[in-house]
Amino acid sequence: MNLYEKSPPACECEELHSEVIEKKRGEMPDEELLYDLSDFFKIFGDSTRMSILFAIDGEPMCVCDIAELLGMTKSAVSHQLKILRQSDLITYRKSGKNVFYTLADDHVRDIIEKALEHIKE
Amino acid sequence: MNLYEKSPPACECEELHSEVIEKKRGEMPDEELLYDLSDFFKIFGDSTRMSILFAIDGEPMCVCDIAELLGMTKSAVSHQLKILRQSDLITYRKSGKNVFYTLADDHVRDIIEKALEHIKE
DNA sequence: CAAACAGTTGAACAATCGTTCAACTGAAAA
DNA sequence: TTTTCAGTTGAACGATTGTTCAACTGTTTG
Repeated sequence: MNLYEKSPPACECEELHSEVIEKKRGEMPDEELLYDLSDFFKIFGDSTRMSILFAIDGEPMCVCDIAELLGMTKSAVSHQLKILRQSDLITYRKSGKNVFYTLADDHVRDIIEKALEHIKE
Repeated sequence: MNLYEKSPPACECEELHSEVIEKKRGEMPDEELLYDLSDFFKIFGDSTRMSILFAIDGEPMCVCDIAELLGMTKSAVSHQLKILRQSDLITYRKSGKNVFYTLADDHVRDIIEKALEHIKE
């Protein structure tokens, strides 16, 4: 299924600006890229995950400590850590019974910084 | 309600690293900022909204044209445009029966650019 | 080896979210 | 003024998502 190849009737409009539509049609990114992009942002779109990212910034933290800091259960934290792990936003290091998590790289900080710029206006 | 002021028991752990927890507790951002941040990213976390942002980048488009381009109903597009409007990500200009939407500023492009950097790795 | 504990996992539930549908508003054309 | 059409809106529905709960893995300690 392709969103842009004028598939279904969908819009019953009289198509006032078909030149614009055709021009834009050629400029739209691949559908897969749109999914990748929105999936990426979806990770940041939850306040729990956002607080975990802030928590493990700088110094690594184990699951129990994160749970205690945020007032959550280990299970809930672990579920969210899994999502963050699968998105390559965080890394972990096992040490005995503990697992220490921290930010994967500076990308996360950069992106949050950009968002803060927009919010503070 | 404050997430960080060691409110409920929540985590039944033996608190191995309470020094770390106390240190982080002092460094965590306001709860409200976390909500603002995650709410902001939530906007980008939907492929429909993402495709609308790409569509109205550069040249303004009216609702019907966007609907036609993306193969959606006017109603669905309008609902999403409302969300984007309320987040100050887009602006609109009325012209007769049409309403033309476009990106509000360069922040949107900047943030998507940063996300692309991370994805392409 | 057995007990204790950090962490993970899957199912179930409630809440949130996007789309559809139908009714509506308002501007332009007849 | 009446009709037409672009766009908006609220309610309802289905899908997705985050948390809870209970069971589980694996490492350490007794």
